[in-house]
Amino acid sequence: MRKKDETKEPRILDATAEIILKEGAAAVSTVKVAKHVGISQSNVYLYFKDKDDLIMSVYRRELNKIDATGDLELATDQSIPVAKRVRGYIKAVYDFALANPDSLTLIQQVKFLLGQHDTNPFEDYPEHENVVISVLQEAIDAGVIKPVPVSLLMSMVFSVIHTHTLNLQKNRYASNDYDFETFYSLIWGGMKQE
Amino acid sequence: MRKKDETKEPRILDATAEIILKEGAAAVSTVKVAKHVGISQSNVYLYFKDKDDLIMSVYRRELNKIDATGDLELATDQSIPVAKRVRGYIKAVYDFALANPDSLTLIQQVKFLLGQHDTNPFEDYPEHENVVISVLQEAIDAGVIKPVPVSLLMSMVFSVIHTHTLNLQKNRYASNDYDFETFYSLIWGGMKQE
DNA sequence: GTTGACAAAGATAGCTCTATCTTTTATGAT
DNA sequence: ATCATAAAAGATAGAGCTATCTTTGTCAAC
Repeated sequence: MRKKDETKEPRILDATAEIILKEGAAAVSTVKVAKHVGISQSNVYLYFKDKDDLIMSVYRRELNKIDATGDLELATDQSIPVAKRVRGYIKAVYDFALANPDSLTLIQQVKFLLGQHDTNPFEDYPEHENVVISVLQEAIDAGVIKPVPVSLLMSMVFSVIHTHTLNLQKNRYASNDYDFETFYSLIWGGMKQE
Repeated sequence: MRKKDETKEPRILDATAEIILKEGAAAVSTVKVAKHVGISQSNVYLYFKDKDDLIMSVYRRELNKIDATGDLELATDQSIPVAKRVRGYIKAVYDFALANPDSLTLIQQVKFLLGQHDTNPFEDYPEHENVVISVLQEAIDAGVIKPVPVSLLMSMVFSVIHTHTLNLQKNRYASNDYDFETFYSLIWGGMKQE
C-alpha cells in the first residue's frame, strides 16, 4: 500500500493561490496548477474533486488562518465593554491582514469568482463571521455605534484595511507611515454614536 | 453602401453587461454575447477589436455615465468651503449609485478581471478621479480631514455606498430605511479631523 | 523477491472559446 | 434594375481546458 505525498496537497494549494494572486481566480486551470507544481494534470484530481473544490479549498484555507489566529476571542468575552470588543475585532482584522498580506486578496478574488454562481457556496462558512456580526449588533443595540446595517460596517473595516495592505504591497508608502490607531480612528470615528 | 445598425453596438454592450452582472466578467465570451443579442459570433468583431476591447468598452461606458451626471462639478467650485465640496463628492457618488445600481458592480468586476493584467489599462481613464483626489488632498492639507492616504478614503466611500446598493438589490432592507445622511455621517465621521 | 494496492503519469474525448477568412445578403447610389 | 460595397453570417483553424479512463511506476507487507 503506497502512501500519498503529504506535502502535495498544500503545494497544489500554494500553486493555486499564486496563480490567483498573479492572474486572478478566473485564470486558474488544472493544467497551469499541475505545471506549476511539477506534477501531471490528472494528479490534481486525486487530491481535489474538481476545479471548484480546488478553488474553494484555497478559500477555506485562508478562512481557517483567520480562525487560527484566535485574536477574535477577546471580541467574544462578555466581561469586556462592547466598545472595546469592537476595537478588538478591528485590531484582529488589522493584525491578520498585516501578517497575511495576500489572504484578504485571495478571499476577495474567490468570492468574486464563485459568488456569482447560482448556488452561493459561502453560506456554509459563517462561523467566525457570526461572532463579528453579533458583536457589532450588540454594539448597535447598546447605542454605542450607529444603527446602520452590519454588512456596511464589515465592508468598511474590510475595505480600509485591505486597501492599506495593497498600498503597502505597491510601495505607495512605508509600513511605519501609518499605524493601527490611524485606521482605527478612521473606522471608529465613523461608526461610533456621538 | 450599406449602413451599420446604429443600435447594435449598444445592444452588444448591454448583453455583455448583463453577462458580467449575472455570471461575472470572467464568464464573458463572444459566443454568449452574440447568442444573447441574436447575431453571429463573428459580427461582434465588426464592432469591437477583440474581447478585451469589448469588456473595456463596457467599463468606459459606465465611467462616462459618471462623468455625464456632472454632479461632481460642485466639488471643483473653489468658492465653496472644502468640507462642503467633500460632501458634494460623497453625495454625487451616492446619487449616482442609486440611479445606476449596476454601475459600481460593473466597474468593480471589470477592474477585478483586467486589473491583474501585466499592463494595467486603467491608468488611461483617471479624468474624474483626478478631481476627487485633488479635493480630498486639499481637505487633508487644510486640516479638515485626517491625513490618511487618499486611496483609503476613496475605497471607504466606494465600499460603503456600493454595499448599500447591493443590500438594496438583495432586499435586505427597504430603500427608505436609511437615507444619505446615514451614510454621509458614517463616512464623514471617520475622515473628519476632530 | 513477489505481489497487491494505490499513486502518478499518460492519453484522450469532448467541450468552449478566439480570431480570422470566406461566402452570402442587404442596401444605397447610379 | 444593376452594381458596388460593406454588413452579416458561416466556416474553420488552432488553442486551452476539464474530467475520466488506461497504463505505468513505486512502495509496503509478506
